[in-house]
Amino acid sequence: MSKYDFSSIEKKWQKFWDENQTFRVTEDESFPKEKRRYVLDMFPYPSGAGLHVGHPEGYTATDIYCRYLRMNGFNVLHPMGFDSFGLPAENYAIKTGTHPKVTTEANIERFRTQIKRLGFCYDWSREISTHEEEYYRWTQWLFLKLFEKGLAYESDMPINWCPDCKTGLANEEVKDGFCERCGAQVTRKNLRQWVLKITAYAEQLLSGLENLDWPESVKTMQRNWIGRSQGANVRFELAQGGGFLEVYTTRPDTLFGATYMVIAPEHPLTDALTTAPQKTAVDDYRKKAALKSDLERTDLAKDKTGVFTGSYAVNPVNGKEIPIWISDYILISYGTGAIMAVPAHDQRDWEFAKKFDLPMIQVLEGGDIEKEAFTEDGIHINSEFLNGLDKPTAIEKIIEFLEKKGVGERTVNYKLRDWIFSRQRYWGEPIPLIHCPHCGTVAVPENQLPLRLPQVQRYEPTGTGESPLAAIDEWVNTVCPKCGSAAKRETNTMPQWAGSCWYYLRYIDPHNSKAFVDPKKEAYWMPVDLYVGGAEHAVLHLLYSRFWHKVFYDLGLVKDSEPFKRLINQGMITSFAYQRKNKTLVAADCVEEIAPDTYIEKGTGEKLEKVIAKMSKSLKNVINPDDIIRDYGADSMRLYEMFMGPLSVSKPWQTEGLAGVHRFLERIWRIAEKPITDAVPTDEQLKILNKTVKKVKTDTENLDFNTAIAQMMIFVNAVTGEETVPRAIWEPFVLILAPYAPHLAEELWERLGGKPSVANQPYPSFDDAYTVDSEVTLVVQINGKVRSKLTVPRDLTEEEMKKTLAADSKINSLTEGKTVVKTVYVPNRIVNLIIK
RNA sequence: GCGGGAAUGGUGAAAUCGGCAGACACGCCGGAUUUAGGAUCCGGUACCGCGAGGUGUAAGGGUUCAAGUCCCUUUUCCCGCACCA
Repeated sequence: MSKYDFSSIEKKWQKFWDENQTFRVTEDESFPKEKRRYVLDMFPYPSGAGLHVGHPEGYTATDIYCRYLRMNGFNVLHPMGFDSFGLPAENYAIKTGTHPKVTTEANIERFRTQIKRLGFCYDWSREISTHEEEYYRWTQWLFLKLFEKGLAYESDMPINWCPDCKTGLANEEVKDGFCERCGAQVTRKNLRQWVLKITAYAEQLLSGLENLDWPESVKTMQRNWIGRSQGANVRFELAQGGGFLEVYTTRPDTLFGATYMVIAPEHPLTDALTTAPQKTAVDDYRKKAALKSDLERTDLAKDKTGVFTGSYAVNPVNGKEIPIWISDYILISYGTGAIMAVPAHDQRDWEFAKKFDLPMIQVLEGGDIEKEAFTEDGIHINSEFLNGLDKPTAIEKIIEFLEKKGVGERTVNYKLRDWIFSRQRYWGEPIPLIHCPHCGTVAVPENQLPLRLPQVQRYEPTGTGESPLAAIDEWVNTVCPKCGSAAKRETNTMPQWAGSCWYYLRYIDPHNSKAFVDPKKEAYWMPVDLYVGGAEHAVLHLLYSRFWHKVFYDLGLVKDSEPFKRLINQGMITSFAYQRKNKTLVAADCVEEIAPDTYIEKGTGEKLEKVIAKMSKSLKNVINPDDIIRDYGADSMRLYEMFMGPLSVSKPWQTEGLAGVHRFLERIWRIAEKPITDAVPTDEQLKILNKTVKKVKTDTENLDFNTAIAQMMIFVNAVTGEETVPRAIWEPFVLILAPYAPHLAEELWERLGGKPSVANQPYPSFDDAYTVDSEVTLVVQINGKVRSKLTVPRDLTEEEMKKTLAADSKINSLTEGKTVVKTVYVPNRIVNLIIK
């Protein structure tokens, strides 16, 4: 009896798939459109740490699904590649002087090896990496399409600046005021930037979400991020004359309650509005505001601050003059950077008014404005022609009034900001633009793409807001493609997200040197039918790539307005950690288990609580996939990650649980060692087989892999005691196992005399004659409590059921002397007798 | 504060429509086999109770013949956003 030698089995079949290009896919037109699928994984950033156990979770899920689809006659595009531009490689280069390309390509090599060890059915002939010239050539080309369409513009603006990464960041890359990547506190810095006009697509990005089969949470996050709001712009005439101060408000109906105005410290009218006696105070305030970090400025707990400009504006509805203040609770980046303050009905204005003793006018009935602002709906008062109206009606009426008077109009605002697209770093796509003193900004001609990243001596960011590329004179100095005069290259690079904005299109036609994708092939595969990846990209990659795709759509480059039809976020794989009383965590190697489930900290002896925590190097609870594959095999690893629980929830890793699925595979191996006979299977065997095929098929289709595996275990437990196994039940089982444990299944298929690959075999069918039992358990309840369980023929009529019950001594003894007042009968499930 | 999601044994979890709560595993207990077991096979394992039986899906209330599932209130946890006028 041979041992389940997973290690050599897995090597053997991985070699076979590679050499035979088993998973090579072409645009075979004989597959009708409904038999084509594009199943995509989020490609990894090839970090120096190697593959994490979180990667294989999503990859295994899509792999099982793709193998299943292939066996069911689908043509499936399932590619893999690498998102290979990015900061870690560059930071490593700064430390060691090794070129990022060298590090990155070594990491890619390692990632590819690790991924291949898991036996995924990727078509490796389509592999791409975003840092390769043949790839970023088209990233640059697509950027130029945006540029030509007027969607890329240069702007000198205060942006998020990470002092550690020494580069500007997009709003989406700032988390709670800290750099998403390195954790340093983000400051503001005025910098010349390339910005993409994502706001031009705000409405489309919002409405496009409607028809996407995406998790509600991701859609909601994108909706909130886009942040559409409806209101009105209102212009207040300056009392001093010479112009207007325009504000945005969602509550124009409260205009009669406006008792002062506030502008952001960065507002362009600040100087014009500041009167001589107020100048020192205003300048002081502005200086202080500029020094504050975003975190300090947006700290909700802090007191409102502000300063009076000395100027007044005229309320257009009643001619009253109201003072104009400056405060940093007004953001220059939203609306018009100025507001009308209605302290009676807005909590922030209320706090400001209380602090500076400004008047309040209540214009809605309700609440107690002495205690807090009343922000709900109500009947308008003190509002002349709005009196007696509710909020929606009053809003309509006041907008009509403002528009007629020409001092305001209905306005829609978005929180979404344009996308700051340049990075002052080396390891990214050079922005293919040239600054000419005569012609302005000129695109690098298409035939000069790719604009290659030049070699540099130092990767160190300058920190002055210039990229390391700026130091290479021979690269920077060039000639204008239009007029031929001396000109300078743009030295900023693109952000990490650029390459991932369109990689799913390149997989379709990865070696095309004439176009970024052949439109025929694009039409064949797109859109992506299923996209699986982590939730962390909800407002980053997933928003950016939708934006680019919509631009491509408008340019006629692609045929769909959305790239990803269905999205699933895999849950995070967590681990356990040990927690002290004060909620701090202890690294795993400092913990001792003194009794089952009782843990103490070595040294201090403090009792610790076992809790679920993210895997982290510092907690020493990181699981390395290589170790797992070495000790248990890739099939065990795959199966365990799918068996842990539903794909989309986060689950803690337990190596003992993995031993369980490994035992399951060993049991399969031992069954295969028994004589496989041509005997006719028993009815019982046919029943369990057909039920298993049915359950595994539907569960796999629905991506419910955990319950599919449970069903396969039930099958194996049922046949494991047999001396011999009929081929007629074993062969179909091997086939349904194949998507889950492909290496073992190939081996068993070969032993059955099948021709490899098992991946090309048709999926087994099932016969409902065997999946439906002729006898069922009928639960008998009396007054809602289970009192008996009877085995009865299927689809028993109510008459027959009553006869059966009448013959049952237990039921009789319980109902004796009582009246059955009601009988609820659900055939094949339950009967409930209500007795008195 | 706003928005999204969740809460089921010692653990991971399962439970089409409202119809036997805890499938399948892990762990634990017992048995068989074995020189041995961290191997294998068989059995047990929600809780209370010797038992009949009772209780039980975060807490409380409701609808229903029947609720983990539907409705209301509350609590806790995770995630996202947050002075967005």
